[in-house]
Amino acid sequence: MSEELDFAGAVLAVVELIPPARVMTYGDVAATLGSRGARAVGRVMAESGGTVAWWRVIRADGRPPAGHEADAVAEYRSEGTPLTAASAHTGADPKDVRVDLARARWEPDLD
DNA sequence: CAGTTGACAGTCC
DNA sequence: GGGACTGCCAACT
Repeated sequence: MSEELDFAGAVLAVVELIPPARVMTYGDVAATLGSRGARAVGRVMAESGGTVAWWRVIRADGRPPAGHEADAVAEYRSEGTPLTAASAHTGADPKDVRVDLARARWEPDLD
């Protein structure tokens, strides 16, 4: 088995390893793959988005991908992902919501 | 084969 | 704290 898969396959594999209530930045996923193409990771998500927990992969700012903030926030509240106090306030706009990377950031093979 | 685009990241002002 | 510029990698035209 190993990394016989394409770059996209490797990205999807890492995303699938991310447990609930946890998130990884595009840069972290890319670094795990040995690459530094954070944008390349985002491309894979856009292509395979819907078949993987894309909401568990966010930007370094702690914000979900543009145009999908609402969908991501809905998943965060459903899984209990740690959000910032400002965004945890109900009624706040989805674009104002941020994930607390200080606590939600997760990396594979570690706990 | 070279240029452009993109669900990004890090640094500078 | 927020906005702008540059660098990165992979796929498309």
